[in-house]
Amino acid sequence: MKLSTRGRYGIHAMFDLAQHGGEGPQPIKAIADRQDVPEAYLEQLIAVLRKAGLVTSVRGAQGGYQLARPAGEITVGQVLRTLEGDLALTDCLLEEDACHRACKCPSRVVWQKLYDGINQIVDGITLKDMLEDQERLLAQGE
Amino acid sequence: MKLSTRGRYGIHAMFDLAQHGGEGPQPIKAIADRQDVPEAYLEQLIAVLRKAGLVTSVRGAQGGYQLARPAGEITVGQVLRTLEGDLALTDCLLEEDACHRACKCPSRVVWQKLYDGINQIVDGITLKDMLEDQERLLAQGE
DNA sequence: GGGCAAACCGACCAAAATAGTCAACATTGA
DNA sequence: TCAATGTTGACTATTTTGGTCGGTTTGCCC
Repeated sequence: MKLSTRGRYGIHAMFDLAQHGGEGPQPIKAIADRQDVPEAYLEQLIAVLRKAGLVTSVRGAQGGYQLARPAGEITVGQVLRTLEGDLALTDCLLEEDACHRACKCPSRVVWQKLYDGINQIVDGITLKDMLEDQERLLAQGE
Repeated sequence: MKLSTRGRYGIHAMFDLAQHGGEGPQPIKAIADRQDVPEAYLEQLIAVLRKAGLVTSVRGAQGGYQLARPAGEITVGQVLRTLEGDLALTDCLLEEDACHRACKCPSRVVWQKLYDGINQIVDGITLKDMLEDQERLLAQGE
């Protein structure tokens, strides 16, 4: 029950873009170096984020990527769902009749509670919130 | 980011034992049949639950398994953590310095919030709660 | 006290998901 | 034009998952 690297790297990359907000398009290589993610792999992930409309790209020399919207309007939930798929911990919640038992089992109630809780948390955190966390952490560290 | 079958089967099995509380030890085969889980595999899982002290076994003919404590004192969280390991979505929260960045990154804050949220949910649900959910579901179905 | 039903144990295995790599091509700014 | 960058898709090694199988031990019941 671990988050895959896709989700983790994705959040790191998006946070990186938020940090370098006003500085023009950021090339993959720059993001990859700063966040310590394999460049070729990050490329894959960012392509998905672009198709989902979370980042925009600028092609050609001096090109790169930028957030498609202000950091305060992009949530962790949007990023994670884009890269990890629906955050349901079990298929029972998604597929039509994944459990042939007609899904009246009380286990389903448990999975549903988890699903709701997780989504509520990740949708409640924006990239801007993370920037503010960062400020706090830095201030604390001194 | 899915729960593995270990956790799901485990919850099903434990719920099954809760349902057959006063009826003496339940053999693996009976549980496996009722819950539609491969018998040989369930054996593995239940061995772990036994070692964790969540169920007790009776050996020999007419033997089987029982809950080690009343259903109201066993939480979904205990079962899931036993079979799935710690419910941290990322190693960053567990290992000493898993991220060489000294873990001051705001991503960690996100993972921590998820970790706390998930644990709070699963530790708040006992097998007894599930039995009651079952009652409600059955009553509703009619 | 012997047979049988069950728990118990450990090795083994196949398929799927994960985490990447790599090569080739497209686009565009300088 | 050329160099930097984005874009795409195919390929691969490793790990995790989801089991199976064979055998041993235990103890109730007849």
